[in-house]
Amino acid sequence: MTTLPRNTRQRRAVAEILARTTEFSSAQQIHEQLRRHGQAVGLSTVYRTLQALVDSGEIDALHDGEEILYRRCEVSHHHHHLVCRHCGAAVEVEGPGAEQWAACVAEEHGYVDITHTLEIFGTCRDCAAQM
Amino acid sequence: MTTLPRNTRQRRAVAEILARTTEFSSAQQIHEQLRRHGQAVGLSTVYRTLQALVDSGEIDALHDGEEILYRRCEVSHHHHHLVCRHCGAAVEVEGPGAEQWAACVAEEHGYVDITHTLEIFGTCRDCAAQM
DNA sequence: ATTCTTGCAAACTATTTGCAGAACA
DNA sequence: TGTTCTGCAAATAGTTTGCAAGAAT
Repeated sequence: MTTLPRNTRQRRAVAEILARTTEFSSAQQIHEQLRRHGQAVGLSTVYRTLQALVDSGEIDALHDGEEILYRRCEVSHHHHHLVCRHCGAAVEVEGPGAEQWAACVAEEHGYVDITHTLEIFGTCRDCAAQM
Repeated sequence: MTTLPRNTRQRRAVAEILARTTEFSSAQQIHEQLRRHGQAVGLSTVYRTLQALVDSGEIDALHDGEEILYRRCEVSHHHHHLVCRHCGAAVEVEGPGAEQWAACVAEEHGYVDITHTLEIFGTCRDCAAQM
């Protein structure tokens, strides 16, 4: 049997922050937010908690080249993102045919056990305005 | 006037390795290859050279989550890859409509200055065979 | 002769891990 | 009470950088 995670103050605090935000944030940013909200949590605990949430499918993670960004998404099924590289604001988008296309290309070349990454980075309206 | 890079033994050696290989390789792997070919080059020089080659558009780079992988591609225009996560063997593929789709989605949401990542990872035939 | 390049060692960044003490069930 | 969780400090891993010595033009 799989053991359920314990209901700790730290886990609740991290979940709370993720619930409040619609933007992709790094573990360090979340750690900082927690401090500001008077809910300090050790950085390693933040990393461990985020990893657990990703594993259980409760949040999405993506690499932006520098670091890993996390966010709680609306939809639970597979999707992609249009992310602001300045503030992390994100829009969930469907990759029309992207999955089939990837599977098709892979099969054509004899590749198996496929995964794919498809993210769009840009500057959102608000960030563009203040520049 | 932009200064051309100097023609050094190290730069030639790195270019040589990249010319020989069709697989995506990490800076450390290339550094190791150089040693094995009796053409030792400092690791930082390898990093600097690869970065310069990426900047000049002579080679492609991609993140695989762990590290940055480099390779000299056939075509010079924008394209995507189907990469073996075990050996780095890669196939260059066109993302049919992917660019327009990305641009369209971005515009629709007011995002500007767009870039996108689209890579497919899998296990190539050869690697799958020996498992 | 001048300027760019190299290589080493040290610095950095993001992330992970060992372990002893604290907290949950 | 027994097991999981936390937090600190230290360890990792990949990559970058300062700087003095070496090489290219």
